[in-house]
Amino acid sequence: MVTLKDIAQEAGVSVMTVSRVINDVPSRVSEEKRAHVKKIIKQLGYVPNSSARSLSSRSSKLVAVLVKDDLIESPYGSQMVGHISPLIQQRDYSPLLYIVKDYAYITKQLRTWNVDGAVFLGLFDSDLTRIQANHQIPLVFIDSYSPLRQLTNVGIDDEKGGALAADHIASFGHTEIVFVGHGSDDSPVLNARLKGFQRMLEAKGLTLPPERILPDALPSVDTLVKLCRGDKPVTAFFATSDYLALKIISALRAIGVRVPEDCSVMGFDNLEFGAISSPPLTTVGQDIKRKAAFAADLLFAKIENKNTPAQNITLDVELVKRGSVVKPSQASPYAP
Amino acid sequence: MVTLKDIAQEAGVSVMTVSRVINDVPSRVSEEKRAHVKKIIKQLGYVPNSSARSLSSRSSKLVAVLVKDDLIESPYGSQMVGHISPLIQQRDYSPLLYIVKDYAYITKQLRTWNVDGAVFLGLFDSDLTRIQANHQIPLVFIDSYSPLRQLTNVGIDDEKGGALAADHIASFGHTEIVFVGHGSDDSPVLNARLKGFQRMLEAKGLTLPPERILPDALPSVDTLVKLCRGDKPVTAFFATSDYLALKIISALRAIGVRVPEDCSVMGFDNLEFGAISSPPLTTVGQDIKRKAAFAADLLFAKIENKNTPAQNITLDVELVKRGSVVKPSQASPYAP
DNA sequence: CTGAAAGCGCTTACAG
DNA sequence: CTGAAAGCGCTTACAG
Repeated sequence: MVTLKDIAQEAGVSVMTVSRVINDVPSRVSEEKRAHVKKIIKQLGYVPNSSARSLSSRSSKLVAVLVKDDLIESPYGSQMVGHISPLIQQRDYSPLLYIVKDYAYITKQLRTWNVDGAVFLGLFDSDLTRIQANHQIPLVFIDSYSPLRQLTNVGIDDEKGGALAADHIASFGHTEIVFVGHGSDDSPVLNARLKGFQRMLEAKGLTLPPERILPDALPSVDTLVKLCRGDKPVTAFFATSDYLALKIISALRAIGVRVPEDCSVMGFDNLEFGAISSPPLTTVGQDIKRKAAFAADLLFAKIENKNTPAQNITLDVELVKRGSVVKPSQASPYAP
Repeated sequence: MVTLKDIAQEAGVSVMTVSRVINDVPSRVSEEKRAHVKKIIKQLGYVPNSSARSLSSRSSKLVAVLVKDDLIESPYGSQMVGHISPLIQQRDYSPLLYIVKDYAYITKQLRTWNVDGAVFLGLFDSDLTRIQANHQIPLVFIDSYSPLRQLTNVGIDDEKGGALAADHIASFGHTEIVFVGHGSDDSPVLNARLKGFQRMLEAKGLTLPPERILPDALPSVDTLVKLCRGDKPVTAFFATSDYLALKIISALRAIGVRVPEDCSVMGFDNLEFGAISSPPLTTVGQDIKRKAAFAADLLFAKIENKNTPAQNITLDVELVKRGSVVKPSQASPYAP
């Protein structure tokens, strides 16, 4: 392994001079020496040892990307990771990817590697106060709804998204509607979507009874059958992710319910898979790439200047009209 | 920041004793001292500094996951990352995720962090000789077709996959078939699928003319129209990924070709999205999770014992029959 | 512009 | 079982 010392010897200068050349420090080295040293660095294929640098400088050039374990399996989560990593690398930092379950693990990894910053993806709201208290480094959250004031976060207007969906579905004349995908208590993202959805429905004189609010999972065949063939057959589903919406469409078809003829289905996210499915999925669109870009921007702004104030950015969402939401059929096979 | 020294002082022992407690070295510390030190470590919330350990021990407990840039956008690539990361973390290593374009970047990151091993995902075949020559650490490739003998690799039987697809499609009586997704010259994975596909077609007395072998991208509307409405209208497409297959189905529908009534489409991978699409996608299945597990196993076997021989594992593929490949319609609207 | 010294927080190697 | 010394490869801080 080639070290600073080797370069220094070879170039006939001190290690400090080499170090300064490598780090492009302003207290300039004479152009002559600089060029000479650079040549030798290249010649010997020298690569600085990051551990050594990290140890002495207390800056690791490492950014942790922490993803809640249940999220990495979703297309949304994996796309987010795919978008964020390159943005970290572009800035000459290295992304440490952790799929995490519990808080203790987070703290340990952040500390042990002395990371310069971290991006949190998924639901860490319950641990958030502790996380912020225990780490002085720049932290950026994505989709957090923590009430903490001093929080740097990038999210979207989930409530508006829910309202957009309700408005769109109701505008076709649907009255028997199901919401699929409320989270558990600690999932404010999904609950915000539900809130917006309910609010808009009520504003239109419609109600969403509790038995038509389903959790964030594919409903059982039983449940689906009951909903679609009951007294008042359901004519529209709103799912809080495209992924879930697509699964619902598939499940509905399996029990003989046609989409969109017999039943409309709407999603959330605007993933590519929705656009190329049949029927093309009507959805609430969010810009994942933009979200990732903001997260990276906020993080590095704080890394470069610790005094950057906490910012909570809320990106807009948009209605993406496609083919999976249509007028309820007058003569549904399940109607009386 | 709490250091070894702090713990040592607090416990009234030397730093070496603390170090030994932390690393559970066999030259045991007396149970009494061990317990005492552990208590203080917990009390003070001590977390070892990985940079320092890496610097002095020459083992970083870091594993690089290197993904070719074009792959991270595909569901296959992001799923693979999602599966591999936890397997690295489970072994108490940290995954450094790099989305990479070129070889120089790889070498630099591997060296600078002194990683203990690396997993390569995607096409690095052209750089592979150099990569192996320049790094003495354990390296595991996924889907590599390098002729290098001493290579640890996990792949699948791509040729068999292609053959399976051809056999299945031909068994329905299709004769006008298109292959979509041959790679550029440096994509042996896709070319192996093509080879198997062609071989089986020929064995069945069918031929695949060059103009019916399309690259790994969604064909233009023009191309699609020509293929489906030409002299001998195409009745079946085989795409080398589910993702591409789904896009083709969508594009075909956009020009009025029904799937599967007018035209069959088959994919490769067996991603969940194919299973829930309409019609459910017939495909060649591979077990991504298993592939990831093998990659991790091979990597850590080599990390734990440098003498572990190079292994090239080829996993099997299977035909997954669903609804997107059917008999060619006798009266296609495009037939004369 | 340039360099000698000290130190970052650990582990290795040696000694007892 | 236990510890004092040296060193991993850098940077910080000081001096000139």
